[in-house]
Amino acid sequence: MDANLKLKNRVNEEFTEYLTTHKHRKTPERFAILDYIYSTKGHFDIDSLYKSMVEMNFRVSRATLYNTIDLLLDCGLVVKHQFGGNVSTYERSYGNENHNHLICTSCGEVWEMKNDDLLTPAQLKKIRRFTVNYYSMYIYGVCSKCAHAKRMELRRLEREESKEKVAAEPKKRR
Amino acid sequence: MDANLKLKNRVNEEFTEYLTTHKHRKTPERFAILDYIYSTKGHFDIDSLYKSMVEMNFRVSRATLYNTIDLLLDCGLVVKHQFGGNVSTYERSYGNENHNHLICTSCGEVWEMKNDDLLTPAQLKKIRRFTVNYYSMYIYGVCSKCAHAKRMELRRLEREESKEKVAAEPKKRR
DNA sequence: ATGTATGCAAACCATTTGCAATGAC
DNA sequence: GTCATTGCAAATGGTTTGCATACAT
Repeated sequence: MDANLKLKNRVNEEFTEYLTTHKHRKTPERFAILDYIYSTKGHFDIDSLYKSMVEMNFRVSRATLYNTIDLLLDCGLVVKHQFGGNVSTYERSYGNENHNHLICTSCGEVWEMKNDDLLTPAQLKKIRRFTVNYYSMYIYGVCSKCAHAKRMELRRLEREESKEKVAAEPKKRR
Repeated sequence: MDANLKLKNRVNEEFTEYLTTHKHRKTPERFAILDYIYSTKGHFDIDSLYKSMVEMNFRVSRATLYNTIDLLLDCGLVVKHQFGGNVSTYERSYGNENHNHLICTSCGEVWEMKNDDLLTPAQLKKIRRFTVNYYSMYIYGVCSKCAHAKRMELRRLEREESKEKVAAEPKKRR
C-alpha cells in the first residue's frame, strides 16, 4: 500500500502543522491514533478504535481517544456521524470523497453510495456566512430486509384479525 | 392557521390508520403528542417537548414521549436528526420539503437551507434495495461567528509566540 | 376481562470531567 | 522546571428498562 503510506504522510504533516500553530503538544498517542484511523477506510466508533488499538498492543485510554478525536475533528481530518442509536461514528475525511449515506431507520444499518456531483463548487460558494468543510447526504428509509420483515409482520396481524372476526361472528357464517 | 388545521387532520388520519393496522392502541397521549409536534415547525428535542407539554398542562412522562416518537418515526411522520452533541433532535416530516442542514462543527448550531432539487425522483428510484422516506443534506463547516473566534484565537497564539521569541533572543535584536 | 400503554424510578451506557502522575517543551 | 496531556475512576445525562397501575379494546 504505497498510496496509503503517502496519504499517511500527508495527514501526518497536516496534523503536525495544526498542533504547532495551535500550541498543542505532539504526543506519541496523538500520532498513533491518527495512524490507526488512516489504516482503515469506513466508519468506526470510539469503542472499536479503543479495542483494536489495545489488541495491537498500543495502550490508550478512552479519554485520550475522545480528546484526540476532538482535535482531528477541529482540523478537519476526521468527520463525525450520528446515524441513530447513541453511538457516534467517525470517518477519516482527508482524501475521502463526499458521499451519501443510506440509513435504514428500522435496523440502523448504514450503506454508502458514491455521488460526486451532488453539490457543485459554485453552489457551495453561494452559501453565505459559512465555510464548508465537508458534506454528506443522509437518505433515510427502509432496507429491503426490513421492508420484507415489516410485510411479514403486517400479514401476520391481518391473519390474526381475520381469525378474530371468524371467532366473533360464527353464526353469520352458516 | 387554517392550513395547519388541515395538516393536523391529515397526519391524525395517517397516524390512526397506522395504529389500527399495527394493532396499537389509540391513546389520548399519542394524539396529544402528535398534535404538539405539528403545532410547531422546526427542530425539537424530547426535553423541550416534555417541558412545553407540561407547561401547557398536559401531563406526559418522558418514557411515553420516547415510545410515541418511535411510532411516529416508524410511520414516517417524524424524522430524527443527530447533529452532534448527545441530544437527538426531531422534526415533523409530513408536508415538510427535504432540506439542507448547515452544521457548525465548532458551536453546534444548525441552520436550514431550502433546496428542493438536490435529488430528482428519477435518481431516488435508482437506489436499489432501499425505500426512501426522506433525505437531507448535512453540510459541515464553520459559521462566520466561530470562524471569527478562531481567527482571533490564532492571532493571540501568534502574538504570544512572537513575544516569546523576543524574550528568548534579545541579544540578536541589538 | 384482557393485556397494552402509561408513569415512575432505577438502570444503562456513551461521553465528560476531576485529579494525580507523566512526559513534551 | 513548567504545565499540557495522559489514564484512571467517578460523574453526568440522554435514553432505556422494569414493574405496578390505568385504561383502550
